[in-house]
Amino acid sequence: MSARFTLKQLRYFVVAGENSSVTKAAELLHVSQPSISSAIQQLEESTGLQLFVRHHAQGLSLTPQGWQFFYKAKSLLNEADGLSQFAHTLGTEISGSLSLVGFPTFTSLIMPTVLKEYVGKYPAVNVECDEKHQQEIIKGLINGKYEFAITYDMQLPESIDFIPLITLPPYAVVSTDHPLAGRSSLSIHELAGHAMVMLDWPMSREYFLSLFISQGIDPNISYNAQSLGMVRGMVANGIGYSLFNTPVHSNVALDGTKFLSIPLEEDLMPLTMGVAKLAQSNLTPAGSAFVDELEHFAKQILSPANHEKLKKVV
Amino acid sequence: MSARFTLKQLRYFVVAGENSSVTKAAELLHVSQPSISSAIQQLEESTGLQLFVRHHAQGLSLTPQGWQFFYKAKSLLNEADGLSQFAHTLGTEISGSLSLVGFPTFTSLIMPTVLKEYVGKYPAVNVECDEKHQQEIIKGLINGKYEFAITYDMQLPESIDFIPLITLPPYAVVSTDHPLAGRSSLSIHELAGHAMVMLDWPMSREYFLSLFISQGIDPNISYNAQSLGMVRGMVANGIGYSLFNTPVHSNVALDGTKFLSIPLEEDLMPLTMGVAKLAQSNLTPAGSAFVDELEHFAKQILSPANHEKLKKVV
DNA sequence: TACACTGAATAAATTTTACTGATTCATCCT
DNA sequence: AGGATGAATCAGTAAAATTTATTCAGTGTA
Repeated sequence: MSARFTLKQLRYFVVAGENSSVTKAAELLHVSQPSISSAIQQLEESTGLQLFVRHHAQGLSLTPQGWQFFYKAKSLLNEADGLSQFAHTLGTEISGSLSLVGFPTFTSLIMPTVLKEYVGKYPAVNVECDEKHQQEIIKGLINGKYEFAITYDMQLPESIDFIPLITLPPYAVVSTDHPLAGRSSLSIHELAGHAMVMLDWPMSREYFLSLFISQGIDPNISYNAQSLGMVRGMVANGIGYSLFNTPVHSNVALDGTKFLSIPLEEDLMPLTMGVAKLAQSNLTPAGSAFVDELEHFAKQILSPANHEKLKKVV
Repeated sequence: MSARFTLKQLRYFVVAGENSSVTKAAELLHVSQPSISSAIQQLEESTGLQLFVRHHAQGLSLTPQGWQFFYKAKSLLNEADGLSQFAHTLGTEISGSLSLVGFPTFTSLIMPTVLKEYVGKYPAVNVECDEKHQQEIIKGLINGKYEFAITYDMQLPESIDFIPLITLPPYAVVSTDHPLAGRSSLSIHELAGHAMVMLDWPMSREYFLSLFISQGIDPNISYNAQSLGMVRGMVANGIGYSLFNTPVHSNVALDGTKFLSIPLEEDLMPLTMGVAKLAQSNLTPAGSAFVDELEHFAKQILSPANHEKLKKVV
């Protein structure tokens, strides 16, 4: 069941009611007097109510039922204006809600920092952030669940734009008592001989494998881990080495055991992290501001001052 | 600032959004596909938002901002339907609010009884009842403040219809120690010689004076009282007799002193109490039901069984 | 009582808007 | 590649909204 009247009719009616005059309403609304007249008649027709009593030569006045309808009509008009306002705000101001998604490895790494900064600057925005794997991210972008994603530039279809933020080369992690533990750098060829713990995630697996393939070798996978925490635990406990990509700020596994990060000697394909969004869709002001924040964050991380810090961590 | 969109555009948009399809929406709404298409474009134009992402050959989906607008648009449509529903209910069911007014003398006399019956039968109606003098009653009817009035058929303009309910002849009231106290009936000519307490209300004063004038005599007014309570007190304390018109169920003044009611011998012009409403305006179902209740009440009062009771009181 | 005035309703003409059917266009799916 | 899908576009038409001019019922004043 849908409403049989239009917002315009309601507006004409309300102004006429407020002024007890069709002519006055016509002036205020910059339309002709018959326009108001007919809008009121149509409303009376569609509601089945007698809204006005006509006083010849001295305007008209609302009937008791007219008054009841009047107040509710006015309130509906207010809400319509509110929606109009909301749309305008959404398109011009940093407010509303912002729905994001990130690839798990570094969402939990960078979001806390960036989010804290962002909500401090723009408290009017309600940010929601999911962690999903690449396929889910792409789906979410396409069906409009997320405004943009923070992820790697891999497997993205044509329809998705990618704005690079930071490029991350792979590096090895080993336990403190691993045979290669003392080394300040490693060749991937050396690693291939040892047992490896593989992060068994859709995109990650393919990427790390491709690093070996690019060198014409195969890794010796001893364990397929389903989570980052498992990889860290397995590595720290000496089950095997692993390859990481995202800077890790703590070299301690969940069970307290430690592991070491060692750079690789070869110039292996790095992964580029950045912002992915639908090519067709424009960012909201809120989304745009968030991307700015991310770019600022990336620049900071890549500054000379932080370069050392980053290296040390890696 | 007024909304730049129409309810129809919102409806088309919402259905398209719910189905992620313009074509599907067109089918559901029984309009052509281009109608939906253009409504969406107009909405995007007027809000300045990109509401949908178009997927070639596989429909479209809402953008994150589209979703935000969607929920609010849907809620506005619900409220519009609610208003539509409300108007329909107001015109067909006994509900909503009912605003009445009555002439003071008997509003407090009959309303408690009738109102109790009415709210018991129709709890969905919110009844408000004022007490006003005739001029205010007429104004209130004309400007739509009251749906109808319970008053006398006096000074009513052409534009107001009157439905008679009960006809009330005047009678005298005197203190228990008044010279005329023992009498079972009186002539108005006898009264004219004594001091009279006049209820100094706009319409009442003119009516009671007219009774004397119709007999070619003048009353001897010793006091002009501004309220019914004062009249009763003055009469009971012997300041003078007075004339009443409405049946009084208690012959005790506020200060505890008593007075007597005595019928008049002449056939003086009675006042007719009834329902007054604007000729042009129709009663709501709620108002109509109230008038029915009043008519029922009047019939009951005039029934043979209650006739004696009424007489005794008068 | 007449006569100008007020203000809503009506009529007719016009412009504006909404809607449709046919077509195009870009993309997906075999 | 080729058929299918589904939104956008276009041109024509139907339907509304709006306007100017007029009518009509009543008010208020001389």
